[in-house]
Amino acid sequence: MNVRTRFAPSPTGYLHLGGLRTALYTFLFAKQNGGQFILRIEDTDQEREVEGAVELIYQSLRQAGLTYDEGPDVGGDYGPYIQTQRRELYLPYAMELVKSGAAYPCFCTKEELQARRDAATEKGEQWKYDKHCLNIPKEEALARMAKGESYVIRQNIPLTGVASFEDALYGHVEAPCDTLDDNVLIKADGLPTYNFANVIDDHMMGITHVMRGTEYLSSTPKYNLLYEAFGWQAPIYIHLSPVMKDASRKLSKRYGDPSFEDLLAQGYVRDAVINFIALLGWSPGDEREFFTLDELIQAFDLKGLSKAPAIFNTEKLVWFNHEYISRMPFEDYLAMVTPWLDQVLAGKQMDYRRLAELLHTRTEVFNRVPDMVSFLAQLPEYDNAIYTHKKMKTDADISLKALKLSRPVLAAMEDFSEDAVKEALMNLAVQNEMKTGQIMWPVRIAISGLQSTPGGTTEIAYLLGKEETLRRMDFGIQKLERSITNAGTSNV
RNA sequence: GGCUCCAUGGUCAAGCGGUUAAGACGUCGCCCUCUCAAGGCGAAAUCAGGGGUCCGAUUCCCCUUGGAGCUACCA
Repeated sequence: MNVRTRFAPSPTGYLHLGGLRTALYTFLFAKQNGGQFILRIEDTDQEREVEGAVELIYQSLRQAGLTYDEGPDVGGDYGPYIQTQRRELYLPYAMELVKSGAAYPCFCTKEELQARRDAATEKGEQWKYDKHCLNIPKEEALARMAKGESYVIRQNIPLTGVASFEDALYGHVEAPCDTLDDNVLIKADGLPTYNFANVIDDHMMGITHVMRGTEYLSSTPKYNLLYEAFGWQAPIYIHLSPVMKDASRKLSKRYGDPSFEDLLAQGYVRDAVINFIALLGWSPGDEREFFTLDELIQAFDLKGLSKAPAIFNTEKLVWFNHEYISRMPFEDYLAMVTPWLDQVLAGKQMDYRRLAELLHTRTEVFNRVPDMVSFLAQLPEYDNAIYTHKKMKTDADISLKALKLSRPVLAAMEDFSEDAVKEALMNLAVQNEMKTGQIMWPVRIAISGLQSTPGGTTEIAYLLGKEETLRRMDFGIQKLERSITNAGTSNV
């Protein structure tokens, strides 16, 4: 069988992570089977359409590496791939159903329906379309349509029996017909609803496997009724559980949950996001967890799909991102980190290459880089308390001593390289019978103002350069002297 | 409310009648170390509850509970 799958988003905004995952799985399945992956735009709800959203979808899929074989902007033999451009295709099919009795025109206005719905709700009853217009003789109905009266076409769901389908993941799913509503197939504006368009288009486009979210699970039995009415073979269905933000909330645009684009902008790398997303709701069955897109195509298997919703866990994404960043070639890293360094270091004289070396394995997400290096641009305000460190065996007095000893040594150096600085400070410790840390820690605090920094004392000293290093040490010495003096007087 | 679906640690999850119930993230120790990170070693932590079926249930069935989806001229 030539497998054909499709990703069919509505252009209502950016592509969110759940949508991206659906697209990914759909793509993987098609590619694994040597089939086609198709993009179709479902824009039949004109009111919800967001301008520019279609382009955003193209862009996201491209950035994600999910290239589609057919679609609005790449063409194909089954076009058009935008539903509004197919609008005239649907009515004839609907009329075919009207003819056979599987559907019927309805002239009830929205207001009338609302009134009846409200009345039912008031009585505490559940409302479902009452088949009011099914009673209109077909000739009369056709005549009213021809006259130009506004109408919709509804699916005629049987009053009894059950509708069902087989899902590749969920198995047999069925629903009693009497709980199903006579859905609108063709709206008053002539456009089809999703309920109808998905069936017509999937059939016309030769889609063999439909992968989509579980929000369609309970309405798919109805779609199968349509396939049966047409005498068409229904595709194989694979419904996908949703991606959740937490236990009870789906990831959604509405609450500002990040889109794929947002994540990239924040400094997550593409492959890490894809890798992470792939494993959210799918397991390869073995212990591998790093996959390229090609490896995913090989490894993907419907059997590994999870039926339960998966919670989007940022910590794991961060971990993946860190791993991907650490593993990327240094030159690539340097190129990627440079704009983030520029945010706080632009204009400074700074060895970006050396700084990037220090940052490379410490970068979890690029947007955290500016905060990590801003101390190089400007010495942060700090409390003398951080000079005291139990493991380093330092306190204010020792720190002051260390700074005073180090200052002239560093000042006298011509070669201010890391190695030279390191050797000088280590020797100083030995000569004064101090622990290495008793020199290193105070100096690093003085020149960084931070308890933890990317790189140690010598790297920071080198990056700052001799002049700035000495200036910060002088400041540190004064700061320490002041507080020690104050402490002394107040104790007397 | 009705209908549909789901349920293994905090999170992602393996498991598919007999296991010491994998692994990963995270958390917590220890080691390494001029800080942090990385790295090494180790630890705590899961079968929602109750009934069945069976020699034997995490695994099969039912109920309860919890969660999600649908219930639009939205998708």
